[in-house]
Amino acid sequence: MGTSNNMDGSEAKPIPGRLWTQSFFRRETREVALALLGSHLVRGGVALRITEVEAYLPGDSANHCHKGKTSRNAPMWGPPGHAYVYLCYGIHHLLNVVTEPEGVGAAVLIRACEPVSGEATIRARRGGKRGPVSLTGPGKVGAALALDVSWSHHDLTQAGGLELRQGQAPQSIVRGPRIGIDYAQPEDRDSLLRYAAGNSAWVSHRRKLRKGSLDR
DNA sequence: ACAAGGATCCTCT
DNA sequence: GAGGATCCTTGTT
Repeated sequence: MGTSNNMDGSEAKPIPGRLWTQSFFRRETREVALALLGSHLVRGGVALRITEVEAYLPGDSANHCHKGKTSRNAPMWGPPGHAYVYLCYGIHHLLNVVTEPEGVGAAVLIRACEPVSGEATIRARRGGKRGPVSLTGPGKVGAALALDVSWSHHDLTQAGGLELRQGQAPQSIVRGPRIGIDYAQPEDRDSLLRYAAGNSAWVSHRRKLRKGSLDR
């Protein structure tokens, strides 16, 4: 309280930088998840700064790959740096970034973003909803970028289409349990694999987040 | 060919 | 805090 934050517009907005290369994503998934905070998703005139992510690890019972390879989760087993987009609850398109070497089924779910540019376009894509533009939740991120399942397999390291660009890392990071995975084993359900920028207002389920050292 | 359930969001109370 | 929307993916018959 008392200090300006990036919710009231008093801070200069960051500018999307260079594209990440594939080696950035060919690492342990938690490392990639942490490093993605502050990076930018860019599609045309819309740019979003990533503020919240979740890691889905190999051997993790919350991971869509837990029961093996299917046509839906195939991108997760493919080259790192590609997109895995799927339809959730028949309504929402959720964006994941594939991690680890090819042959390993793992990814990072993008849960929340701060709008950097293209707010008029974002507002229009949300279907004319009133109120402030809010991208706190993975379904809202997918809607802001106008994603659908045809973007699954898309290479995020290539210019054009949907891109993932470098940005400024947050000053602090908080973590908590992942959201909406009650079907998972207790140890996976409770593991602290959700990461968020500690100084950002653009975060979902803030109540469940906490400070603490990050397991690496 | 069928049935179940889901990495969510919005609108109520 | 609770419940409905809405339809694809998956595993089973």
